[in-house]
Amino acid sequence: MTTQQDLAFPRPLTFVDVVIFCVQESQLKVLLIKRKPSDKLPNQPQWGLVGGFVDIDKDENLEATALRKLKEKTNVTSPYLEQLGSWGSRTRDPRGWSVTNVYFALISPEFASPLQHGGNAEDAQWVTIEGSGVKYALAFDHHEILETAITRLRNKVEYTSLPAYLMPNTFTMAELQKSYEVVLGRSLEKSAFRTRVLSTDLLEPIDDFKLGSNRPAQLYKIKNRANAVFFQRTFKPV
Amino acid sequence: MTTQQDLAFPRPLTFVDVVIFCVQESQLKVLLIKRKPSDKLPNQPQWGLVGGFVDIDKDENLEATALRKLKEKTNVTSPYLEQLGSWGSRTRDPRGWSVTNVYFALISPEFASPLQHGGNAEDAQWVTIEGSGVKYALAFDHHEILETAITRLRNKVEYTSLPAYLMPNTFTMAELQKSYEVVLGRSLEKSAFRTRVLSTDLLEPIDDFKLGSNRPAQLYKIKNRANAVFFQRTFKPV
DNA sequence: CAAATAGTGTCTTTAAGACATTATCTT
DNA sequence: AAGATAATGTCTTAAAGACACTATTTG
Repeated sequence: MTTQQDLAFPRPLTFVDVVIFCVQESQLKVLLIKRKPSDKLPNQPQWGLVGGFVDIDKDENLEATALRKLKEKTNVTSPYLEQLGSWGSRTRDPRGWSVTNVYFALISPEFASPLQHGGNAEDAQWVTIEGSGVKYALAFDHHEILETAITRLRNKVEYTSLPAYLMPNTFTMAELQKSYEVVLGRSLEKSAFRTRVLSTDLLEPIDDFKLGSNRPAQLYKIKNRANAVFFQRTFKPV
Repeated sequence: MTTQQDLAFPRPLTFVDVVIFCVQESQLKVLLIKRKPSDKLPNQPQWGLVGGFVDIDKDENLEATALRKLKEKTNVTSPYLEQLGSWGSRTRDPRGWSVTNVYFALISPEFASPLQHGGNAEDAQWVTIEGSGVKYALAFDHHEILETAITRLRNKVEYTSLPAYLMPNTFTMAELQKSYEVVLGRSLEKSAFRTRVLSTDLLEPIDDFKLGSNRPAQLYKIKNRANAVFFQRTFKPV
């Protein structure tokens, strides 16, 4: 494993891709990039995930590459970021044996700076998730990766506080519940939701209310953005 | 992302490592390799995970590399195999920027052919897990990887049928429960365990019993080795 | 029969589901 | 007061925990 022969092994191409989710207008969306057609990749669909090569001079580790890519596209610097896995094969990219290390990020669209359109050679866009994918064909194996990310997200939302990372700084209980419902694609029971969320150490009520033409709603913030909370059961037994 | 410049980017070294678990003598064990000291890696601990370079000629994809490595060391060809994630950084391997794509495998020791000792330049050994690691110092970041694997395994065992993959072809309910208990490091309540396991589609009783100086125990086999079963709750709410 | 482990039954506890009821604001 | 949504309460249900009890073998 450590001979000169080994180090001379041909090395696969190494990428990092980031599946960036947000909830906007009651829809789960993913940030996709539309690239200009290229000589090297003539037959690839133009839409794809945010990503690129690891820059071994700039990037200390894989997560740094993911954060760099996220910052470039959204200007968000401290998202919820979790590794999804890696995909590597001889055929996934026509340029040769390649591996992509995939992260998924949850952000509040309020924190993302307006996405640049045109100008660049790239066009970034929030695209609505429909079922287990999007309406566009995606380059490489990005559709499979996106599907895995959606599945992972939906699974974890059943028993964690992940949707809290999709929220702005302060929000009401009903707004948080709505985020859960958007991701899960089904409605949840109000009082059970409330009891469960409040029984954990996730939220802190702040000294403010959201007003409207009805009873004011308590506003909350996340107690500790660094730690997701795990519940002991899923929301709905099958 | 597709220019000649990009393809010329320096490429990290690409490895695959496999954390292979089994339960033997009521202990959770991991397969480790002891390598001969090397000129290239003079200061590394000699014990490490099973792994090696991706061979882009032999291996179709990352999972193929993992299976090849597993086969080389255990002769097992159809384990439970799940990707754990990838670790990549400038410093994790002194030979340069590197990425390892890590899988974890669960096997029954009955299926593994006797491990070769000496003979080769390597010495493979089942090492008992104590707490969140092993008693040996491990090379590179393998201790961190092992710890992540143990955590993932213990977490999933709370709500899946994974320990079934640690069993031989047929086994009793008590033996399966013992596997759960060994992995989790705590005892479970017999009747709740039974009810939960039998309420899923996991097991099939066979027409045979395990005899002893007591009431014979029904033997079971796994109905469908391809699909792990997910429970709706963890075993013990905190 | 004693010993041992397999397997079942009962009662309690925990948290979710369904759904009704009360609370508090605006217009 | 009407309308709206927030927040709470009550009763039911699902499944786990604790633990006692019965079943079936060997020696």
